[in-house]
Amino acid sequence: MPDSHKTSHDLLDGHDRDRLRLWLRMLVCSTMIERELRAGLRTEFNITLPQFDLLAALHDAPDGLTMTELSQSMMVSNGNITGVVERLERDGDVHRKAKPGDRRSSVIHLSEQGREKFITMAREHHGWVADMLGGLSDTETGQLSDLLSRARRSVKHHIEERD
Amino acid sequence: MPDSHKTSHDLLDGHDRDRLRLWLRMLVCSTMIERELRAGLRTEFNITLPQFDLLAALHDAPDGLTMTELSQSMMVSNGNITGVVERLERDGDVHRKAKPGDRRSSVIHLSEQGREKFITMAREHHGWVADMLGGLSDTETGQLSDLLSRARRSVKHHIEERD
DNA sequence: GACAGTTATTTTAAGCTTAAAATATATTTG
DNA sequence: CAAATATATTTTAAGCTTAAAATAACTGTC
Repeated sequence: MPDSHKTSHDLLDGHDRDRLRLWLRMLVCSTMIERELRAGLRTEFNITLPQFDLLAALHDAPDGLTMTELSQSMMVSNGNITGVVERLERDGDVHRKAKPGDRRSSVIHLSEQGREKFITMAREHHGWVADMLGGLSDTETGQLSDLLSRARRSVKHHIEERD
Repeated sequence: MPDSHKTSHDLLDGHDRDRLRLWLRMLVCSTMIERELRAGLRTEFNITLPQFDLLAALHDAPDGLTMTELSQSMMVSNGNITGVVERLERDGDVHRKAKPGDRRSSVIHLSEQGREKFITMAREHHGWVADMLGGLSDTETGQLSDLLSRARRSVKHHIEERD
């Protein structure tokens, strides 16, 4: 049988194939959830998921965060944050304050409007997540959470070892 | 304690909080894997993940796929596919053929170059996935796969019910 | 205090993504 | 057959994403 009549999974032995299948399932699952959250935030609140995530990071940091701290917390590149903060500032949801003692940095804070908006949105957002995963029992939720934590450790370990 | 001193998780009851934590873990895990795959494909083969995914879809469909079939298979919008196919065609990895009997559609095929390139890349790609998840035992891999499948059903069910 | 190296942020170029509008072609229906 | 409707695709506008280059400001060290 020539390669062209195989599925790309057939290039693997059994164990690898199981792990590839696991990855594909994780991807499908998180893609579905993310798409739904994105759609909900857009239609209900006219906001994007990255903007919501940035507000969440600020909400959990009452003293504000610098651009670099934001980029680390959100696991995205530093150049990325610039644009997202710009749009949130334009909409009046965040403020930039000069950082005393370092003229390179500024500290980003939630505005009062942004804080109120976020609390309303977060309640809905968290509810959507709970509803989507509501078909899992408490036991299954715990097991899945635990296994994902192990998976994260495996991935992290492998990545750090290659450096 | 005012809302501003709470984390947004505190807006939830216990069960909802567990499911939110589950979602955050899934997101972190899939984001880490995806970033690593993206980086590998870029540095080793100078190709993007969406382009790789599109080649994979074509590889598993020897008779080619229309733009609409591609967009469904990849779970992205139809307008999206246009650009990805354009760039792959520019690089000589895919061809478009007129679809007999329907002048609106064209069918996208892998070129010979694209097919060879994909097989090489897929081997590496699948190996990276297996390595990253190699810290999980076979049993854990199976359990996680199974639980993700249940999670997918829960999400899908909830989404379809709201329509 | 000048120079070298480091850190914080923005800019740039390329590509991805979506929803909505626009085109073009097919199909159905009166 | 003509009009209405549906389908396949592309275009558009807005925003996200990255890596790499460019700025700007800080922190040594000589």
